[in-house]
Amino acid sequence: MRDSVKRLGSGSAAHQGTDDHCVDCPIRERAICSHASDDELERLNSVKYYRTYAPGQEIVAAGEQTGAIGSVVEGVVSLSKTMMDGRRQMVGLMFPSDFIGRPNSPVAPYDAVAVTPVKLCLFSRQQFERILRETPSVEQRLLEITLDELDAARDWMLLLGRKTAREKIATFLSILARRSAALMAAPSVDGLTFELPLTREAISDYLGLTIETVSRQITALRKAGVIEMVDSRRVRVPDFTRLLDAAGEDGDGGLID
Amino acid sequence: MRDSVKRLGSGSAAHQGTDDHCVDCPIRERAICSHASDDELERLNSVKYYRTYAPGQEIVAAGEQTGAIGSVVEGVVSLSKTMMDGRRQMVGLMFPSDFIGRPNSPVAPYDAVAVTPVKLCLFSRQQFERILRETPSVEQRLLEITLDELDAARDWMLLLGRKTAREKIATFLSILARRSAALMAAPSVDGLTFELPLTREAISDYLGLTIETVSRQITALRKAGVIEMVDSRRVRVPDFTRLLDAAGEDGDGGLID
DNA sequence: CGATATTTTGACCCGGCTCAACCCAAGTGG
DNA sequence: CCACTTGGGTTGAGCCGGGTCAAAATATCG
Repeated sequence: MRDSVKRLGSGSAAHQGTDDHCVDCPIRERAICSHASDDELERLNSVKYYRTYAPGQEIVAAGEQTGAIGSVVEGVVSLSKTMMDGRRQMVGLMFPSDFIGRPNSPVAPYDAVAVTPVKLCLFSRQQFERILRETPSVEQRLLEITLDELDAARDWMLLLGRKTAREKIATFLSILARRSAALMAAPSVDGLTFELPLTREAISDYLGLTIETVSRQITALRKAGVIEMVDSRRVRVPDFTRLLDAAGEDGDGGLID
Repeated sequence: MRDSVKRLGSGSAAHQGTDDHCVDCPIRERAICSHASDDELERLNSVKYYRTYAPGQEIVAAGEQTGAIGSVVEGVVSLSKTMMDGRRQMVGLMFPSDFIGRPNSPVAPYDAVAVTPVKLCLFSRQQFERILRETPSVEQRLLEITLDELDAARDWMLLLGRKTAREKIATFLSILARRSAALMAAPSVDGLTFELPLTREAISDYLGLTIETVSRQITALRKAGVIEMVDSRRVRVPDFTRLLDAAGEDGDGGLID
């Protein structure tokens, strides 16, 4: 089953340097390089390379040795764990500027799969580890990113352990809504429309539900008027407050930051 | 309700330097200081201070500003999130050498509570942030620790999202069993006895269950012969493999490292 | 336009939650 | 010393949210 998926090497690789320079990178301001000086950036630039992946394509498999680590430049990547009997849980959803792979540990603890067309900015592990040691600004930024990731994982633990199916769906939608609102010029949080980057199956893996329950609860939120579906992949949120309410979050403080 | 708990300031504080020197610290080899040179250690030593907490005592509350961060030296600390309606999920269980508090972010995202008598090794946030910037070995180690924490959180996400009540209990027990075995001289993983540091209620918060289900599943594992209870807080594991099996983990690779 | 995913809907069932009682050990005070 | 309280733990009865199984309805794609 694992072999049916295209593997790492088949991503189309680009040679170093021929792609865009870091200075023009869309994630320049938020990724591990965001605190880097010009000199440091130049060094990163000279050893980085890009690789792209098609939707559904496996990037690394759990337990596998990986020689490269790096940042998501474009697209969405899922990280997930699978039990022997096939039960699967997504443990992270990585967006542009998020970092994939663990320094100082060559074996990947989970599967990474492209869920949309993906472009990664990669470094060989060895080179990256040297850069980490010699470039405090990169290490600092990586620490911040990792701490953010940890906070997100812990929020997700609350969702997985204690929220109802409907709250899970509403929380998931509210996160996507907020993310898409943040990327837009006018932060008109009302009447917001955005796209679901995941299939129902991937959503169920993320939320610890079954695909049927995901479908039913989306329908229920739609019938309750909390969301509108322009098609099965596009969602409109007429009133963000109502969505947050359905998500079981408190309306002002707490998880809104 | 929050005020009924004794607060941070009431932990008994010790003045700097009068306590044990870092060199004799029980977590010297695993905490943030484990890579520090003698000079660096001396610097840490001069600004650290200890504080102790009684079981059940709150260390920090979610949403609260904290001026200090540091490591667990002795005891067990729980980190948990609570929803408006009182549903609670533990998001971390911190043992000696684990690090509590987030640099560069003064507001705590979750409650931290001592579950046993606890001793923390603390630094003022400002001082610690300066040390971080100026002491790469500490920052490096903190990054490693945070990455470990992230991996643990993701393992927990699989448990919360996909495991049955019985598997959750068995997983929890196997983690405690392994931890206690690791601390012992002879790693005789069979016939191992260890103590539950948590009440049934705390266990249910950790596993995303109710206290009744925790009790029932412990009974079920006992009746199935997977574990023996010497009293309600002491567990004996006659065959570790059977426990792992009940936990739904694969018997050799995977989570055993 | 078939053919193969993906999504939705329906009927049924069961694991874990709820509510409630009970047990037991450790105080506490008269 | 005994009555009473208190906090943790166990056990039982019943219910319901979400899983399972099955099939229909809709995309998506050679």
